[in-house]
Amino acid sequence: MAEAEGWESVTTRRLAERVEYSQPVLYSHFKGKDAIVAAVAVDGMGELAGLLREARTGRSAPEEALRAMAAAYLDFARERPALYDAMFVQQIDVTFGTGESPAPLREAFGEFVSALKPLAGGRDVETLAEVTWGSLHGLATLARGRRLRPGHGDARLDLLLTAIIAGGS
Amino acid sequence: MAEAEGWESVTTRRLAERVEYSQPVLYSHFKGKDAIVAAVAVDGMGELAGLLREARTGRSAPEEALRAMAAAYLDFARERPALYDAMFVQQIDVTFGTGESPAPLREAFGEFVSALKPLAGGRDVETLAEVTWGSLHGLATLARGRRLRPGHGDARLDLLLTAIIAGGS
DNA sequence: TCGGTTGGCTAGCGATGCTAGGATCCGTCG
DNA sequence: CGACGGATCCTAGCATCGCTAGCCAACCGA
Repeated sequence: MAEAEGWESVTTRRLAERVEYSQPVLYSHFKGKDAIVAAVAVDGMGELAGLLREARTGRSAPEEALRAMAAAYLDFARERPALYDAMFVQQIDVTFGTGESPAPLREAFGEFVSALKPLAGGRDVETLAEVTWGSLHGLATLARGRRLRPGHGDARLDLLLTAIIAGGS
Repeated sequence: MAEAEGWESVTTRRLAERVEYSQPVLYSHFKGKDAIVAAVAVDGMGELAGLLREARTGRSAPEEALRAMAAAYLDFARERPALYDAMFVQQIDVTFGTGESPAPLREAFGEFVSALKPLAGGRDVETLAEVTWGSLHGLATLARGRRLRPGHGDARLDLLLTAIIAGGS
């Protein structure tokens, strides 16, 4: 529903109608609308982790694996904008960063770490993974908001990854 | 008001009370609440452009200029989260990317281009500027949402910029 | 003096997230 | 067998949101 018409048109009333229950039933299963969005977000993180793993393990050369994984990440953000929004843009009452992150997110982050480990050089892998993920996230969100030149997505991705790989030597 | 309590508590009623007029008066000056936010956003873009220019022109060495500018960008995002949100996260009815972007935003983007021109090597400067800006944007928003390890901001920035600079040779 | 314009107001509409309180079912126990 | 108690679900409604209709008073040129 969010994917089709945006989160702003996902109301608790429409949601209740969709599942063929009345509105208050939602509140006996979730604390509020935010909790529903958070549940969808965690679900999406699992899906993203799977896509990243698939893209990464499909290639043997480390550089190719990273490029495939990064492309898969941007594809996911482009094709599932509402889901991506719930996961990484909207304010969610899910804890991050420290150890209490949702497991699927840690898994997705682990894919970045795995892909970057052979390319890290002397760099700290976790920091490198955060930077790579953050950079992709920025490109994804700015592109979605039409704040970047359309049609140059591939050039941007290539430039970014070339720099990240070159930074290790 | 947004900076103090977040955009969700900025209502047209409170806004009207603050300016000591009644609610409908707002709608004779702005098309709607979105237009008010957009006006604030454009204002912020001008401020950001000034900060970037100041940081960039304060250093002579190209690499130092870029580092100072990037740090200024992240400082701005950290210290003015609501303003930054209006500018780059919330959906705004301002056109971007093509020539019709608001002038202050083009100016801010021009600061990136100017700082990166001496460091581009053979790379396309506009693409490089988009990637740099996008990467900083991603790190800023993820850090603000507590989705990155706290305390490692400097390490991330250093790693990113080192990579971007190294990618030109 | 008068009529139009301007600029402000009160009141209210539809929709939102969320909650209070009552009804209905169903297994359990006296 | 029949009353009780806990689920489970509903209708109705609250406060608040962005936004608008319609009115009123002051001003200003003819």
